[in-house]
Amino acid sequence: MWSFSTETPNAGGIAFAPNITPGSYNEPPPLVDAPVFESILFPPPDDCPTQRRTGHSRKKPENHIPRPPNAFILFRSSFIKSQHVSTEVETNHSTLSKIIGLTWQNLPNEERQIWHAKAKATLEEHKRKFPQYAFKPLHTKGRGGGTEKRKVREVGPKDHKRCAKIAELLVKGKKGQELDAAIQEFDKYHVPEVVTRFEAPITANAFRRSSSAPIPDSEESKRPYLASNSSSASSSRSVRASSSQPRSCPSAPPPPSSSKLTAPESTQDAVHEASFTASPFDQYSFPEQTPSFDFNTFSFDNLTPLPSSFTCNPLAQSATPLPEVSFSTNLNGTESKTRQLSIDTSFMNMESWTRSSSPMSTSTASMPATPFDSPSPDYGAYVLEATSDYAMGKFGDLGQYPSYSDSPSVPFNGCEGYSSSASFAHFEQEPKLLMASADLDFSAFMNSLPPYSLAI
DNA sequence: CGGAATGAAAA
DNA sequence: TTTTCATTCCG
Repeated sequence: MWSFSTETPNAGGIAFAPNITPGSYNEPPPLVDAPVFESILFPPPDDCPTQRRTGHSRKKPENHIPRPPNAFILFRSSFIKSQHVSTEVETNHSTLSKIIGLTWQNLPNEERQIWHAKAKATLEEHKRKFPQYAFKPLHTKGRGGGTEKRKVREVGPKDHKRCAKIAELLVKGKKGQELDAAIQEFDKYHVPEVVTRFEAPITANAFRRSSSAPIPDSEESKRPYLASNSSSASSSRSVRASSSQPRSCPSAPPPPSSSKLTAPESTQDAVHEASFTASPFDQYSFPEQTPSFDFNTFSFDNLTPLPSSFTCNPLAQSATPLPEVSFSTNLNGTESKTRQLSIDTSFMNMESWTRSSSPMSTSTASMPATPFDSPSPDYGAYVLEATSDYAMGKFGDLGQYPSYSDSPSVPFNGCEGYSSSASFAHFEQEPKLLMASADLDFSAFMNSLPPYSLAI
C-alpha cells in the first residue's frame, strides 16, 4: 500500500550519536538492524506496490492529496492486509479497529517503534513528493442552523471481552488459523455482552448478522446446555466450564473486590442507574405464584474449597415445581475462579409468562409490537435475565438462543451501593437450561439477585 | 456514509 | 483543547 523503505534508516544519513559505543546505546534502538531475537509479532510487508487507495467513489477533489498515515494507520493497514485475524473470527472493520487498537497498545514498545519509524519515513517521502502539501482540515462544524451534538458516545462496548481476548492472543503470537481455533473455543463459552437499553431489538437475523457473533454452525452446537437440553429434563447436571482460562486482561480495569460491593466506576453504569430510579418490579405484575428465594439466608461462603458440583433446591417443599439451581465449579489448578450457574427451567410454567403478562410489554411501549422478524414462532418464553457488575456472565446466552434483550437496566431492590441490572430475554425456543458464569465473586453475584429472579 | 481504532496537525 | 483525517469495508 505504502512504499516503505526496507533499507535501514541509518542508510539515509542518520548517524549514531557520537561517543556512544555500539554496545552501550539503548535509548532509540536502531530499528531495523537491531538484533531482535524475539520474533516480530507483526512484521511489516517487504513489498509495497505503492498503490494509492482503491477506487473509492469519494467526494474528494481530483487532486486531493491524502494525509500521510500515522504509525497506527500504517500498522492497521498492514495488519488487515496480512489477515492476521481471519474473516472467520471477525470481518467487521469497526470491530477490527477495536482489536487492532488493543493489539497496538499491548504491542512491545520496540515493535511499535518500528511503525513510528515507518510513519516518519512515510512522512518524509510525502513531503518530498508533495512539497506544497499542507493539512487543511475543514471545520464543518459551524453553528449553521442545525442540530449540533452528534458525536455522542451512545453505544457501549459491544463485546469488549471478545476483542480483548483476540488482542491478547495476538500479542501472544497466535494468529491465523491458530487464532481461529482459540477464538472458536472462546466463543463456545463466552456470553456476549450485547444487552443494552433502547437499542434496536436483537432479532435472530440481526444477531446472526452481528459482527461480533460467532459464525453460526448449521449443526448443533456444542454448548453445554444444549447438550443437557437433549438429556433428561429432570436431571440438571453440572455444566463443565471452559477448561482453563488464564483471564489476564491487561487493558481491562482491575476486577472489583470480591468481598465487598463497591460502587461502579463506570460512568455509563451510573447513567444506567440514574435513568431507572424506580424499580420495575413494582410496576410489573409477576405471576402470583412467584415464590421467593431468600439469598440472605442461603450462603455460599462455605464453598471453600468449592465442590466440583452440587445442586440445591431450597424451595423443594413448595407445592409448585420450581427451578432447580445447580452450581458447578471447575478447579483447574489454584487460580481457577470460573464458576458457572445453571438453572434447569424445564418445568417452567410458560403459560404464566405470556406476552401480555410479561414485563416486556410494559417496558417497551415504544418498541414495535412484534419485534421479532424471525419467521420462527414466538414461544413467549420470557426469562428473567440478571446481570451484575461483578458477574461477568448473565442468564441466557444470546449466542445460542438469539434473544431479544429488552433490558431496562434497573437497580435491584435491596441492593444499594452498587449497580446491578435485570433484563428480560426472549428465547425463540423454550429454554431448558440457562447459564450464567461468574468469573469473580459468585457469592456476590448470587446475593445481588432479587428474590424473584429465580422464580422464572 | 457512519463506525472503530490512534495519532499528527490545524483551528 | 478540540476537530479533522489518514486506512478499511461492512451494514
